[in-house]
Amino acid sequence: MLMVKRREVQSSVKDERLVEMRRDQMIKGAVALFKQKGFHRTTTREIARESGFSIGTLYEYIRTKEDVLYLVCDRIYDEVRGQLHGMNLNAGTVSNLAIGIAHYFKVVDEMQDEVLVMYQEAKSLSKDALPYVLKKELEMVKMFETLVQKCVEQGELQMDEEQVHLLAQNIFVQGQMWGFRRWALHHVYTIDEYIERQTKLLLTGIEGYKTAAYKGE
Amino acid sequence: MLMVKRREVQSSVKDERLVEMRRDQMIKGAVALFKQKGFHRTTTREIARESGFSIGTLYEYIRTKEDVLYLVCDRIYDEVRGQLHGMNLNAGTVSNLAIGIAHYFKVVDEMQDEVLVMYQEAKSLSKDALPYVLKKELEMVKMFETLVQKCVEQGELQMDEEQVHLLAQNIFVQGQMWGFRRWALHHVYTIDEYIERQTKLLLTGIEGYKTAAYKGE
Amino acid sequence: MLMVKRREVQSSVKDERLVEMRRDQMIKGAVALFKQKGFHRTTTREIARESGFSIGTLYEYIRTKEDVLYLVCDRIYDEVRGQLHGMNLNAGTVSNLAIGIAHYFKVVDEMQDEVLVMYQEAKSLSKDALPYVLKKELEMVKMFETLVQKCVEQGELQMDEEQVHLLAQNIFVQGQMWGFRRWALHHVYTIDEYIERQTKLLLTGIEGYKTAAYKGE
Amino acid sequence: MLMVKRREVQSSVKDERLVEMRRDQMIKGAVALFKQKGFHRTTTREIARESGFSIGTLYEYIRTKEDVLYLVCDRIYDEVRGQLHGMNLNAGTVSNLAIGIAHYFKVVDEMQDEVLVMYQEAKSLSKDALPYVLKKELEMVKMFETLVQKCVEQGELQMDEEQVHLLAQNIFVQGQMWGFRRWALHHVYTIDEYIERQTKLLLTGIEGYKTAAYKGE
DNA sequence: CATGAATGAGCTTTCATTCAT
DNA sequence: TATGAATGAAAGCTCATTCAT
Repeated sequence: MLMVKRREVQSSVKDERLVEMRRDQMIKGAVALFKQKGFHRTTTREIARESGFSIGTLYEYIRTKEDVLYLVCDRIYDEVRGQLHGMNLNAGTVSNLAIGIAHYFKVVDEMQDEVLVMYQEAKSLSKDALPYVLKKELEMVKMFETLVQKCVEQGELQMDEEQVHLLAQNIFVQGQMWGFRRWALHHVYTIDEYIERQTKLLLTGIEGYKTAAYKGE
Repeated sequence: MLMVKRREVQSSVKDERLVEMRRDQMIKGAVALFKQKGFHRTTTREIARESGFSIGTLYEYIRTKEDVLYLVCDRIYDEVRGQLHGMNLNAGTVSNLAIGIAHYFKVVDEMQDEVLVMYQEAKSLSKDALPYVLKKELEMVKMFETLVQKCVEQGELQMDEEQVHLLAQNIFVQGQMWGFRRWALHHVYTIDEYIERQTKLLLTGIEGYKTAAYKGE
Repeated sequence: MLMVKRREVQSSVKDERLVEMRRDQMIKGAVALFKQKGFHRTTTREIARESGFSIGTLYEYIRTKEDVLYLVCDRIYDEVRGQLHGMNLNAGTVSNLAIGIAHYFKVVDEMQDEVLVMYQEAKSLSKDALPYVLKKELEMVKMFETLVQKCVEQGELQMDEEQVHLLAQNIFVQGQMWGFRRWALHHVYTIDEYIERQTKLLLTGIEGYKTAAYKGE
Repeated sequence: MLMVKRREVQSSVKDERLVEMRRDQMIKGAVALFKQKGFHRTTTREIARESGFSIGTLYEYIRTKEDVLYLVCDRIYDEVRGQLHGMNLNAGTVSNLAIGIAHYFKVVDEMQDEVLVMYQEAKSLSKDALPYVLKKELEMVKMFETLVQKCVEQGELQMDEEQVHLLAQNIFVQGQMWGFRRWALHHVYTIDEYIERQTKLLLTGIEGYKTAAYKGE
């Protein structure tokens, strides 16, 4: 699995254990707030209070407010990726692919808030920090590409490389969609229904449609 | 076609012609700025300057900074919808659906900046203004639902209602995707390639995949 | 007379008259405060209040706190120089030189607070602004050099160039000394006594001392 | 020689040896920093780091940041005075006075940085600590007064008491001047030239000038 | 004695909004 | 209608100082 170098966020506290712990608190607090009011409407004081320490302490563990956003995005990616770790990328069967998709959608469902925050706020990262986050996203999309590619290699699917790439993008975005379009989806489907229907659409397209018709057009 | 009631933005200027004109300038200026720096990082002074009038004048035509965002989002939806107007929603053939999708994707491509702005900033609207914008979005999704539904009614496709709904969502989001994931897509596909490949995936799913296999699983 | 280019301090207010007026207030207020507590211990809010306007208004006329210090130093130099304008630099007589010195010392006495502030705080200017202030100081020293040089040219005094330079420095610093060493001088001399005695020392050295004695040593 | 009572700086450490040692480190570190950025722009953390111990330890040896400044000023005076110790204050000859002046100027030259720091930052001392430092300064000026006075008593010079006082002030300030007006002097004179020329001016005034002329005016 | 994490008062600066002209 | 000077609440961030370990 690709390893993405992490952008270091400076802390004036030396004890690594403590830094880890405080940042956990901070990220948790920040996610809760960003979810409600977004990054820009959340103040550093609020983040400190929600995290359970003072504004001074907050700034012992970061250098700028944007660092909090970066830490949040970074963490969320890591957790999503961690959750996806169990996926068997090598089987190369379609049913394995379906399982992978289902697993990913479930993860998104469980981490709805985090995914929403990351989705909506990541673009507020500076030109400096954004690439690190995008790289991680790319890496996740790559996991789906691999999953699909294996199926192609096993002869279970026939697609060219670019089609594989696009399919992976679609899977990834449709997972996120469950998080960022709740208002349009959650009152229509349960997560299981969503998984079932999206998988079907992804794999089979529109039932009853004759490929030839479109091709001939 | 559904008509969504527009949320009125108060202006202390009475001359409607003038209001229209000033708001045109304002929206144009604001889009240019939001595109670069986002809503929160753009100041009202900058919007006024970019629009070609003074800060005092800006506030003759709006009441709060958020009004500008609302006007921008509102306008973009109207324009996208306007552009989509030519689509024949009644034909009920798959090739007509494909044409509709292609048309929509083209519109998104041409209005990339606007779509990006709306996509990224709409969530900054207050709980007060958001519903108006979401309603417009819903309305657009509905257009695709109608398009698909006609095909079902004509017997060209077989799908239940919820599948139609989800497909419409997918079409809509995948269009926007071209705008908000430029960094991942634009260097891989031209808009025409994107249209061709997405349409294929949407309509036929993964080629060579035997429906039965998945169903049986 | 040399003209030193002034470093521009940006203001977002366009009306030059107003800028002039507000900066007058600001400089007056700032001098009063800097005199009491120094530049670093004075807050921008205090400067605003003392100047008679709000903190927001203060920042309409400057960009950073340091700008205030620069404006203060700049203004003081200009005023001292303005006051010195009357000095006849061309006469070339010793009595004219003595009058010049007396005049300068009087000016320092009248502008004691300002001179003190400038003397103590100028070094807090950034590397960016300092040269402008030093250039003005150099210019003032030059005035004394000219004054002395004329005497040399008229044959009233015999000194080489470097001696002239040093004498001018001494005159300048001893003038300031009256401002920045008040605690040591003001309870011993009146300004008139100070002028008389310093002039005597400057011009005649130590009375009764036989030059030969030192030279021979 | 006058003894000035030293203002005690509280330390919670009892071991006097240790206190002495730590304060030596502290003063050395602080001078280095104050020289670069001034007292106000230097943080206590920086002082601690530069001194080679932690912020906690720093505060074991002082009570407030200002204590550091006081210790620095105090130390510099002591060192300058220590260096001046060799001067024979009793000879009462003009050449001895000249030697004293030269010696003092040399000391200033060697301790440029310290003198500069003290000169620029002493005024930042609180109303509480300032008198102690000023008293030390007075004491140094007194040394020059004594030196001159002896010459008067020996009949080598004729001056009244106030003239003696002023001459001592001038000597003292002109020494410091070499430290605090480097930018104006150091590229024109070497320290030896400066000593020679200043001594000449101090002792003989302006050569070729007829006392009568000024007196008559 | 030494450490350094924690604190929060207080700083400089910004910017949406108002209102007299 | 148009202007732009004035406002001040509120933001991000710093840093002298304390105190538990």
